[in-house]
Amino acid sequence: MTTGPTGKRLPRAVREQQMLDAAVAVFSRRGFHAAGMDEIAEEAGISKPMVYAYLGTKEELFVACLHREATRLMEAIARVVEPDLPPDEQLWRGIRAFFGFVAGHRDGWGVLYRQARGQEPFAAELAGMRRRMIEVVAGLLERAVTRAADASGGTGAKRPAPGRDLTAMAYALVGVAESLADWAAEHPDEDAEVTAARMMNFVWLGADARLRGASWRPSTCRDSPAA
Amino acid sequence: MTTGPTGKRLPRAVREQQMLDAAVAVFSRRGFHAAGMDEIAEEAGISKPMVYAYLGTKEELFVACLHREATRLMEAIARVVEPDLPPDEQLWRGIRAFFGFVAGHRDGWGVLYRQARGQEPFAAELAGMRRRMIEVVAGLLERAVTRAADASGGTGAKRPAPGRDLTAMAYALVGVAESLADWAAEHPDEDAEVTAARMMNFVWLGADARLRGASWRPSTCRDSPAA
DNA sequence: GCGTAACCCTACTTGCGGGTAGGTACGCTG
DNA sequence: CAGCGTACCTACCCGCAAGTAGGGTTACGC
Repeated sequence: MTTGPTGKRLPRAVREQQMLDAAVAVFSRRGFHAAGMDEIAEEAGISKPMVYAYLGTKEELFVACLHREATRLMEAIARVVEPDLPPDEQLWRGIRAFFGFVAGHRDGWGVLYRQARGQEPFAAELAGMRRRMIEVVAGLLERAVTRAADASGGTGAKRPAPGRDLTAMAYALVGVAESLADWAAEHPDEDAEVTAARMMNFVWLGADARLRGASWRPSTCRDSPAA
Repeated sequence: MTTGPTGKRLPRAVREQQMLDAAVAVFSRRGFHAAGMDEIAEEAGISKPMVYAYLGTKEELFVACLHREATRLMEAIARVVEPDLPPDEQLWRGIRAFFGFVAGHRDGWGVLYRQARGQEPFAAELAGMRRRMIEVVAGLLERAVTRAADASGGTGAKRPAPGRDLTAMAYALVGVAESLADWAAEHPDEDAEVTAARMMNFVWLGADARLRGASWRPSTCRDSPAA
């Protein structure tokens, strides 16, 4: 009775949201497989066939949850990033929005996202979202690199090339965000703002330097003590 | 018949390894839930009750797989990192070993690892491994920071403190590695060595600067256009 | 060569949970 | 107040895969 037994008849749109809320909660604490449709129905204060009538199959339901949460996340970020700001400012805002969202939607994130990777039916869906995210970040990086080039008369040395390098870097950035989201989940006392700052500190110093053409040298020896 | 129908009777230790190989393969391509014990048994060239006799329940079997692969990974890294080397060299070696392992054990990594997160029964097991990994990295960072302090007469400004900051950074590092492992999985043509170099470039420039006390300033405005 | 213990199989049971058939109550429109 | 559509329910089905019973066969020690 989490959503509360409204007792009364509700229009479809409302019930659907309630069901999604319930589903997110249950999937989150049980995992996709262990979650039961009955349990979800009960949590939504409704009975099973309703769920099937409105949201379809268990898989479809999960995808619906995933979709809703992902969209919300994207929007939360998009709402804050204005494309004319300097790259670091954009990144900073994006990151803040991200951790803010994650802090606010513990279960929405926690398991939906974690769950979806690897679980074949959903991997695709999730990968799409992730890809969009990464493309956005990669675009940001690209603008940052051209900007840096303009600023300091272009000695186009071994600055990262637009293609592979930047996408890889975008992956890395997203990876940092995801991992720090986990860290934040384990330390609920930490403020989202602080986590965001931590990430920015770690990430921007390196990214900025790298985008300007700096790099790390493999130092001395080529080691390889057997395989 | 992947492992090949040996036809003959084999000592327990051998069969167990064959079963684990088969299980890793099947779990990897189907996911935990969709994988069937029959299928695993068939892949191992053996029949189901054997699997139960030797490795127990499906869950236990999965944990066994996870455990074996994780141990191998840890060992592959530990084998290469010598604690007396300079921090960046250690990191570099560790990262190389990591991506090398992942490239070699595509399925061992791919799904076992991805699968385990979120799936309640295994989350704990996996979290343990991850934690050990992170502690190692955090330790590395800590030695790096004291080292940096010694080198440049300690103007102990706002260098990251031993506790929270470093652990968070370790999380970030591990996150980068995981995420780039995904990227590498999607681009099989990329050499592990190259991916490792990419990561090092991205990560060390930032980490090094940060460990020396550099930081990023929140720039100008405190934005927040509503929630 | 013979017992015994470890390997290994075919064939079954079982229960859980996704999915559905069919019927009831409520409210809105005329 | 007749009638209709939509929200909603109870009660059931049934397939699938995890897990097991019980029996056969090969190797190895003595």
